[in-house]
Amino acid sequence: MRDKHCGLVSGDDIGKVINLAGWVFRRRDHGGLIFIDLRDITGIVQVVFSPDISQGAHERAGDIKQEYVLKITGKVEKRPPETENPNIPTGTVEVLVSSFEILNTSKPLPFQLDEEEPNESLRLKYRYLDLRRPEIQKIFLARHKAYRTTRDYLVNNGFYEIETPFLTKSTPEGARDFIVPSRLNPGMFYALPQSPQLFKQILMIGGFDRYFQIVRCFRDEDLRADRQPEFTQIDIEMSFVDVDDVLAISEGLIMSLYKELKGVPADFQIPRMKYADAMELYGTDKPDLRFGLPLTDITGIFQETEFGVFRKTIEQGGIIKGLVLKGKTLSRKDLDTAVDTAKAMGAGGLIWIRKENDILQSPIVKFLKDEEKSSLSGTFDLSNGDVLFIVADSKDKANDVMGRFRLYLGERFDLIEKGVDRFLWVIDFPLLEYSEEEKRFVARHHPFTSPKESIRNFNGDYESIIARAYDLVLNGVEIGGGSIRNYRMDEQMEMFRLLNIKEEDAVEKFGFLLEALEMGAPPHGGIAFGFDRILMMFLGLESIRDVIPFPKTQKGTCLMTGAPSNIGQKQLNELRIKTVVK
RNA sequence: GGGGUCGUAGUUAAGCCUGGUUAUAACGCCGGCCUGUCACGCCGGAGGCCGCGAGUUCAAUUCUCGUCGACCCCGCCA
Repeated sequence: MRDKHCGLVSGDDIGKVINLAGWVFRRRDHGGLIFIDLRDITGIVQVVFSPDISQGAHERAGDIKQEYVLKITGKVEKRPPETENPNIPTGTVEVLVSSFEILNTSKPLPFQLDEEEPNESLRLKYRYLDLRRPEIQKIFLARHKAYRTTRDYLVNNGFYEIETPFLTKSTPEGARDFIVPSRLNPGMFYALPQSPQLFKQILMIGGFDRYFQIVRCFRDEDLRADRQPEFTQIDIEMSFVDVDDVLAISEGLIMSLYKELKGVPADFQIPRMKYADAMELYGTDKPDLRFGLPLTDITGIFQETEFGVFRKTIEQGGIIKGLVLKGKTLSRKDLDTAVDTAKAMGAGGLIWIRKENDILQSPIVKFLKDEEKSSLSGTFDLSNGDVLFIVADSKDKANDVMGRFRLYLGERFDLIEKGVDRFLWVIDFPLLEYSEEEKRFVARHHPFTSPKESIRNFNGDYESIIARAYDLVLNGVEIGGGSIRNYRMDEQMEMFRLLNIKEEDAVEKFGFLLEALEMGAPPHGGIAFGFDRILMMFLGLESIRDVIPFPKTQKGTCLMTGAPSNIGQKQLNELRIKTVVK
């Protein structure tokens, strides 16, 4: 049907008669002469309808409209001098049409492809039109390249690509499962995997040594700008490894992707930070290192304080944390807004202290002793104009609020370094965290994570157990995480014991894994990367929906297909399902 | 479950705060002219339940409440 793609017509074709096919992008009808930019996935080329070439073709070309699908036959010519278009790759040539065929017509589109983006719901409803836009196609070509880069890199490093089931078993820990009713087993349900976690461990026990999969995962949780109910992971598992081995392979993969997608050399080392340090310095387990503003624990300064708020906090075992904003001029309104912002983040209050004419100014300054004031000045090296922000609360709350308040200041006062990417490994996560809701310890990463030291060495102080778990963070966003797993039955059972999961429940839920651990399971560990998030970050996009061809809305619907939808009574009967919603 | 932003021709926006006239513009669409444009140009035209429903008012696109939808955030997301 065609000899070439539109965007690939070049000077080499001059003089040749070729067939092209594509969509009508723009038409410029001069009456006596009609120009059309013909578009396909590779780009656009100008085709010319002139009565000097074909009277008939020129006449019929008057009917051609935007987004018609054309097949044209014509001679490639060098453009006359002064009419070359340096803005497009094919701008030195044009195709003089001798004959053409309208392969399909098009109604006027609900939105223009070459203009300002219409609102997102319209784009999603007519996703096929949105996907025609060259800038959108660029994203999915990049996504395609990322699949290839991932496969090339991992295969070259001895990994085998193996598939795992989508129809699998519901696991109680972690995110809410999507469930699928089983017709053959009425009243029973499959669950879609939140990740192939157990299967990849089984594959290691199955002797495959190194596994990877670019795999869809499903989590029935609320959506966010960077969260979709189905998303893609680069899932990796390796045998006979420890933390450093997994991080090294991961760095290689991330660098390959960075290089491929950003087109810049990437051979930097990714720094590592312990979880405890991240919390202490940045109040979060995923610090954005594109700006400073570290938090400082100043509880020590106020041991003898007469200021009630601080004294009470300390008495109740809480902490006092501060951060200093330097070199910015803050109005009284800025300060008030800052206080409101911190309160909205859950702070009981936010105290600001400003140094002005070598004197500390603050609503609370009258409660502070001279030595407290000079300690603050010294600790934060306060100069005139600097503003110190302080929160006093429980340790977790103070860190959380100050961590988020730090991000607010970073954005509000434009402190974030532009055009740079700051990767960070956060390591040495706690194995457990206490769930107030469930009144028990839950796995911070997942229940199969191995502790750094045997759990038996800890007596009651379970929150201090360090896991061999790690997260990869980019500019304050988690883009991957994993751990070294328990590979011995006794260690895994210890873990379940800590999680207050009864042996019979553990057997009921994960019996196959526990059995497998008893039959020569090798030491193993792995990691999973959020493929969509990586693309979104590397391509500088705002939303995960931008890198997913057919994304869901925040309510989990697909505006193009109308999913989810009702199903007929017949289907419900087959599944033995009764619904209770009208 | 909670907090917030937005919803006006096919599209993108303005008007709304401070209620009242024919609801404005650009692009698109329709008709006409145009042989070197490339976001072609010029002339003319059509196109609106101002998301939906209540309320306040003599009068509501404008104010209030509710509702639906999209988006952002908190909770949630091992």
